[in-house]
Amino acid sequence: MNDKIKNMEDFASVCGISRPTLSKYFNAPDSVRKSTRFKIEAAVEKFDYRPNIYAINQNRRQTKNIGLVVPNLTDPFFAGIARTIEGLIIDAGYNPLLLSSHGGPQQEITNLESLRSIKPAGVLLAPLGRASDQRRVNEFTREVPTVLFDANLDEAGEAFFGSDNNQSIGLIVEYLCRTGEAPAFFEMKNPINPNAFKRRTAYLAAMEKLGREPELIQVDGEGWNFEEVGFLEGGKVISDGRLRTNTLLCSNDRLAIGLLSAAFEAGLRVGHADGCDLRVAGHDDHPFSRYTCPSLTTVSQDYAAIGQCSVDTIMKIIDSNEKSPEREVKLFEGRLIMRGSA
Amino acid sequence: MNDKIKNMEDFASVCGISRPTLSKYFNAPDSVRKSTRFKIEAAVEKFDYRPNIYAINQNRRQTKNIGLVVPNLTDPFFAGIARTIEGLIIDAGYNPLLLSSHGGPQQEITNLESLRSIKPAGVLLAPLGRASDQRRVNEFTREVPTVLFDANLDEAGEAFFGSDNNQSIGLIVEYLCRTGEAPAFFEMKNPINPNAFKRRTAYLAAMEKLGREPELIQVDGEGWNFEEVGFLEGGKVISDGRLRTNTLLCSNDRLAIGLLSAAFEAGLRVGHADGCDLRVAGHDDHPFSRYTCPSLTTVSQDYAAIGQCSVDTIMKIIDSNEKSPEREVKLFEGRLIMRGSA
DNA sequence: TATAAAATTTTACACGCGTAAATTAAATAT
DNA sequence: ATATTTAATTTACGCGTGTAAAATTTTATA
Repeated sequence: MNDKIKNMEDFASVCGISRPTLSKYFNAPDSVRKSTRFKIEAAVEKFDYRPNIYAINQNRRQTKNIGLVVPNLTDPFFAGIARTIEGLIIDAGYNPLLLSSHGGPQQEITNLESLRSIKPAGVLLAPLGRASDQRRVNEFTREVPTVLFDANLDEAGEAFFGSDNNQSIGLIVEYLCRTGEAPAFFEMKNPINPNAFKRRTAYLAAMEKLGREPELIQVDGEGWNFEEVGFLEGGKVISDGRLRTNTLLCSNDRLAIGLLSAAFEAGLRVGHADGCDLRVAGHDDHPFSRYTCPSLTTVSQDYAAIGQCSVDTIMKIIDSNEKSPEREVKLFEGRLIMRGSA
Repeated sequence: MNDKIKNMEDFASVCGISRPTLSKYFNAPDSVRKSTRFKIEAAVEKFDYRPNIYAINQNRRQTKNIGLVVPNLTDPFFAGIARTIEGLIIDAGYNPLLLSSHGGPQQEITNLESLRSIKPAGVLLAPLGRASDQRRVNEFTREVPTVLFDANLDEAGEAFFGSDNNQSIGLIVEYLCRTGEAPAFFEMKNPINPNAFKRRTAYLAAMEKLGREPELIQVDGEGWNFEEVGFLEGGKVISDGRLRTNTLLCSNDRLAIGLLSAAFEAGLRVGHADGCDLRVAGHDDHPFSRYTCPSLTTVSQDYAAIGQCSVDTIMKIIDSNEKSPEREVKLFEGRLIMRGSA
């Protein structure tokens, strides 16, 4: 007993159970007789044995790994989503591997490459969007069962789940128009994210539907430093007196956070109360939007549903072991979060 | 050539090079003759072959994996650190595995357990702190070479690297005293983080050194929702008129962010300019502290150095293949970041 | 109790690579 | 050109598991 147990063979001896049965147990504890399961579990506890994961994965037809790639973990919005989805993957009996693309297409491909060598059963990918190396992402999704979420890429992956920007932007545009001046749309000129394009279009459509004159405020700025862009370019917009309305709808909360900061420094009073100079609204219900000054009116995405749907779908694909004939797309509705800023 | 290459054996044939030599190449490309290296690289490119990672790791004495555990990835502060350290690990030729404890001691242990089964060459651990299951963390560090960073645990791991809270708090206390009223210290009554205790002590020491009367404002609140605690409890402190000074030094930026929000809603003007009601300072230089209203005066931790030192040390331990006789501890100095709030 | 069904054991092979020792070939130095 | 060093090859074994087929035992059913 004092000689160390090095493998399942050794464990089988001290355990009094054959190795194939042990193997069966470790792959599905309920597939063995209850009495033997108890015997095994007692021995596992006693000898602190656990199978070698590398030997397991070398011989399994499929690993139990699920890749989870997000565009930028530094963004608490994605960190939150990642956490949610991680939990769902674990609940499904799989092992999540979280990777962040750090806003770079090269890193995104590197992540997919490194996932490939891990031979995941499936991958959940929130791509960078416009910046993504579409060709290579597509190439990957042809080799590995992949579900896209958050941002869509043309024909990549088995399915896509995201937010219905049309609905969500429509919601907040309607709210803003109903409660004050019609909003101008504050965004980056060349957004990296496909959702940004959809939101722009949705804004234009919503304004037209309400019979209002749309106004796009498209500012310079590259990359993922949205707060900085919102702050610097928002500051310019304010100081230039370029505003023709007192209401700004930002393409996302992080731009709004920067803009709020710029407005504050410019001495503008933001909010919907009497005497305020400016109303600002965002999109996403970023974790910090509750604590901006004033707190940010925004629209939240239903990430519980998006995450659940993404995980369910990748599981279905894994279980059925076949590519579905057509690419599934489902969009979820957003919810208006009314706070102080608009 | 159209028959698929399934393993290194197959690859050796099409490549015209023996399998042991290939194995040598993949483990150290420069250990083979340059001419054969080129031949191999050309073939790798042509046949898109890559060795099976599971077979590799099963047979290597050591994997090239390094575990990286942070207390909470949802906090952009830790997300940023994680990203930095990930890069350093990759530069060192290793493969980082990022895990978040999500603020929970159970998850922290789960993370260590799952790392254990991956047989990492080493682990970099930023523990939860007070909440950590010290016994089991210690147990882990005895089995796997581990370097702690950010938060120290008694005698756990081969080394610890973090910030010199004494220096950093001393710095900002001195600044605040020099430029206005002496600060009260705003913190949680029962902080989960050992740094919080050190900062409290450092505050008391710094105040005494300057001959000022210290004042601790210790509020209720559990868990990692610091902004919420700062907002709710800070709001109470403000509305109760409990403030005997116009200057608050928060134990960390996230508390300060919540407090700023509460001050804003209470109609207080925060800043160091004439006519302001309150000065607020934080600690950590949180990514969002630049965009609070007003922007947050704080002290930044030298995470480039802490990360570099942690990685260097774990590499040294891995290379030397022996536990160092004594536990190394090194603290890095913080830098004052002067902004609008104080 | 006999029988059928289910679970377990035995036996045997496969997976894809690391690694060591002995041998052979190639590059470099003399 | 020869001796020496260095690199590559051959041969062979080991790593710790999955998995299949046949034989056996145990459990459930009639």
